[in-house]
Amino acid sequence: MDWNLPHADDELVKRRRKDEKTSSSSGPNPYLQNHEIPSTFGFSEVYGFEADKGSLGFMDLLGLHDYPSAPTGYSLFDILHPQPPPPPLELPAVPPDLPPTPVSAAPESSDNVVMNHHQTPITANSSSLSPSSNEGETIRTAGDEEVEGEEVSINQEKTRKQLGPKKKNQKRQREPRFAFMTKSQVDHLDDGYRWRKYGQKGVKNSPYPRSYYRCTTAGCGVKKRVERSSEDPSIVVTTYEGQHTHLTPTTPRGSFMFPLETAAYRSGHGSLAPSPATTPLHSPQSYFYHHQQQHLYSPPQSLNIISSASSDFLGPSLPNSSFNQDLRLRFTSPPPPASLPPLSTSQRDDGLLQDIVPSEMRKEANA
DNA sequence: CGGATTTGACCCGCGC
DNA sequence: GCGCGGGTCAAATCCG
Repeated sequence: MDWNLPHADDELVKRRRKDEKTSSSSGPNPYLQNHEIPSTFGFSEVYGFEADKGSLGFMDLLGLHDYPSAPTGYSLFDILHPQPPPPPLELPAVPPDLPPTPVSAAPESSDNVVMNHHQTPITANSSSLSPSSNEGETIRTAGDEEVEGEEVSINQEKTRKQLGPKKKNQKRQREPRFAFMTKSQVDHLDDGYRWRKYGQKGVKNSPYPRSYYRCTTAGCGVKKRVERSSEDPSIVVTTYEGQHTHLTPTTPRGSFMFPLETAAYRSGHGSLAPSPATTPLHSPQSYFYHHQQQHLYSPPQSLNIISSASSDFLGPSLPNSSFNQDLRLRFTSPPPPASLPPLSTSQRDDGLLQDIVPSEMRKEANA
């Protein structure tokens, strides 16, 4: 690797970086305005929920924290992807601690998009959900090739660059992805897991960069990308890729464990392992329409959810459940912050957003 | 001092 | 084949 350091400019660099950081926390940097977020002004308020003072996690905001913390908790993912029981030990990538408002259809059948129509920024460090998970060995399948590839490069002291192309003929397979939009000033939403940022790239046609994070837990290859909508900077698009193979490192206050099956995030591969104790109990299907086309879920007005999941991503509808009902209950009360019109595919190129979020939706979300 | 972040370079897939 | 853009790597740097 040719890393030519600007020796003479080190100081300048440092200064520059410091300045950037400084400004990011208080400056007008449109991309980094995640600080100073009124934790009290949150989703809860907006949607009429009783907010827990301080930082609230997604689940907290959902007002579901009093759900039984079953041995096997469930993440939003579970909710979104209720499916037939998969093999144990597969954890769903956990969504951020914000109410999801599903969105558009993802280009890749395995991509799910959820739009969080929520105005509130929550504290960046708000601990939130406790995803469901079961510790143990991970059973990976089909969609895990990418992870393998990474491990390969890691194990081999040399980088790919040095070694040359890997798996030439093997088209690199991506893990199923799940994306959702969140209206928040916080860029990196705390979902209870620990992430390490490993890259940042500018996004074509967008003034905002896209950040790449990887779960810091050893053996967990879950990644997530975070970027802001170029049209509406207040909207953060988070895309999860892969499944956690562990429990959340943090056991946030009010952590919420969905009594749902952990099948979540079982993507179209249907290969993702399910969690043990995961008996499909509830299904918020009514909140998440799935299909190949975009679906607009209008109902819980305060929480417009649109899922773009492919039919095989989301499992078949499961029997209604108290959970489901509860959700509905909680989400329907307050008036819709913004009603979302039927979605239609956008042709605009907005980087990742383009892939997962219809421009109209983005616009609306901004309303 | 160790973990997290930054950031330019490199790899790779895809469209033309 | 080439260029572009997304994604990843890893040394340097920051920070608690």
